Amino acid sequence: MPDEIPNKPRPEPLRRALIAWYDAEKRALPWRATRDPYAIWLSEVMLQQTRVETVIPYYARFLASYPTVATLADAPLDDVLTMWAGLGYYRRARMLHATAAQVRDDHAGVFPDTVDGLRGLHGIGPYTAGAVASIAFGRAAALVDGNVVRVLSRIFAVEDDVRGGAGLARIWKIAEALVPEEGAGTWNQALMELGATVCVPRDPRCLLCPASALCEGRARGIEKTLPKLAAKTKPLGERRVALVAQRDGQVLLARRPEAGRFGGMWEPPSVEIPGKDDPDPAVLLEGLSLTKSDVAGALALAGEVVHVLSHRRLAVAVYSGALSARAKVRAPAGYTAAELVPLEALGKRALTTFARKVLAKARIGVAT
DNA sequence: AATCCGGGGAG
DNA sequence: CTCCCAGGATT
Repeated sequence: MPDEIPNKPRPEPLRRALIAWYDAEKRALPWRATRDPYAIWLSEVMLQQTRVETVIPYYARFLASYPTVATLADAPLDDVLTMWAGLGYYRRARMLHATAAQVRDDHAGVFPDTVDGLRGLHGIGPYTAGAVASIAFGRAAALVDGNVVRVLSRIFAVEDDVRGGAGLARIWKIAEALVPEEGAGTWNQALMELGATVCVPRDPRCLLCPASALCEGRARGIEKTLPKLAAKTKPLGERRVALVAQRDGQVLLARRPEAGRFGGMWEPPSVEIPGKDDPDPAVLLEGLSLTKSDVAGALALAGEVVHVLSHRRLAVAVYSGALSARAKVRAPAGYTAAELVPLEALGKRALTTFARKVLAKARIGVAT
């Protein structure tokens, strides 16, 4: 039976090589200029499944508006979602807000400083707990993200499927065996930095890698075949019809339930089209619990929007029209609220990128 | 263990 | 077009 943890390379030379490289080559990222646990936690949540370049402007705006965990906890959720709009995975923003209140109410406003303590907070899983514990608090905690999976599977020539299960557990074991007692935060960031800038997914830049001489994957000539990742399932098609209804320079927006896709975000309301039916304005109104008298005149087909999510490919026929003067503004079926929003105020609303695409199809731009 | 949950950049 | 990104929650 093979060892669970490969014995090559040895930890000490690898740590020395990577940390020396990191000290010399690391990027100057905003969250590397602070040791405030709140700021580091915020950056780590924003960085979940999200690229560094995407996060940077959001991080700056967010910290400017909510400089402390207390200011975030006291803010209305809708404002937090507005600040998050466009970043995706909106549950992160809801949990961020909930955790801020949790820190205020259950932890006297002070972040837990251990992995176990951090794991008790909303939206903090194995990765984020290890990141905050090591980077903000100097704890000797390991972490595994997509970068670490790639770097360690190559350096230790791990040929298992590391998407999950035993293969991923093996990467965690290696990461835990490598974490130094002192400087764990620096070590973890060095590992991730290498994956982000040198040990990249396609065509790794081994000639620039401080660990190339120690890399077992490269020694075996299999570095480009790693990591081995089971294929993901393709997004399922979903057909919808959306309504962009205007009245007096305002547009009807509805708020989605907080659970599920786009939770808590605002959008022109839409309904799913079952089966292979054609997009139909009558089905649209009925699905939203509206009547013909809610609309002045006929609805016009403005076009189709295609928007791809992790597990769904949305194809939406967009109808535009005028909301009648006597139509009452109330939450359509499937939504929790509705409002008529002035067109010039759309930039200050919690709109998903999908919602912006639907509005754009009806020739409504969102000034930012 | 499988699914759900955004959006965008790179090749 | 495909892949994947400083993942976590839910079932």
